Amino acid sequence: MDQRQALIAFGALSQETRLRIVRMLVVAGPNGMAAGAIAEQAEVSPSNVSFHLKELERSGLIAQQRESRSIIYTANYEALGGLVRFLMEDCCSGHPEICAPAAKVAACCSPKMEEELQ
Amino acid sequence: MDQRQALIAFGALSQETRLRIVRMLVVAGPNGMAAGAIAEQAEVSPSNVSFHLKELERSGLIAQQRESRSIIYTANYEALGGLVRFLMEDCCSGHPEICAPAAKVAACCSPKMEEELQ
DNA sequence: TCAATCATTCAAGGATTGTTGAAATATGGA
DNA sequence: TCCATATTTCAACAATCCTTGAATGATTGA
Repeated sequence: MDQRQALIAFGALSQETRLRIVRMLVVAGPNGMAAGAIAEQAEVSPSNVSFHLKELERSGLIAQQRESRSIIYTANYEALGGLVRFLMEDCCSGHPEICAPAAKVAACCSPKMEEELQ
Repeated sequence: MDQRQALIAFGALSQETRLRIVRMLVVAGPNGMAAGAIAEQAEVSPSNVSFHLKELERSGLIAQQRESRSIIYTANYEALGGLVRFLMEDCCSGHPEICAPAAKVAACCSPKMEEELQ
């Protein structure tokens, strides 16, 4: 994730509807959700959800693929991880203490790490 | 860091000048930088830097304090860490694999953790 | 008090972003 | 082919954000 992409991704996440969509897609997992289902759950109009999905796709945080009549959107885990990493590297490079609290959260992904931080 | 603050913080970081300022302040450390010095290093006008500093302060990512004629700005490490955490918790809750790459970066803050991840 | 310095505020204008509803496109089944 | 479904695109308008330069406010030293 380079700075240009990070700027776009931060902008993408700075809008309430879009943040909600990303959260929904992360929870939905690899199967993703159809545009219509996203619109319904997010309680916005089809054309409005389309507008926001386009912006999210531009940011790289989500991806789309057609499946019959529906268009299925999925969270891009790699991009999301890349954004976390971008933010942490900025911070850690200057002052590691910023990352310390975040490290605790990261620990959930690595059982051995979790012991380490007790 | 609640969602409302996160939205504002993402918006704050989605602008090139502001992202540059945050990076400068993180590197500057606890001593911070005066508004004039920030303007000079970021190559923007005083009134423009003031506009962006205000937005960053509203987001909670930086703080100010007057020192004689200067106003000194410093990065708010806690808020930055909180934002990283917000992003990670969103991700991890759904799918831990997102955090795995970020965990590697987090490791820099904990030598023991670093071994663990070789 | 006066002038100099450092910074913010304000108003105006341009640029970008978000919302809406109508029209267009793509797909699959009758 | 014709229709229904799923979604996007478009144009218009509103709202927000960014930039600029001039005016204002705060602090210090002469």
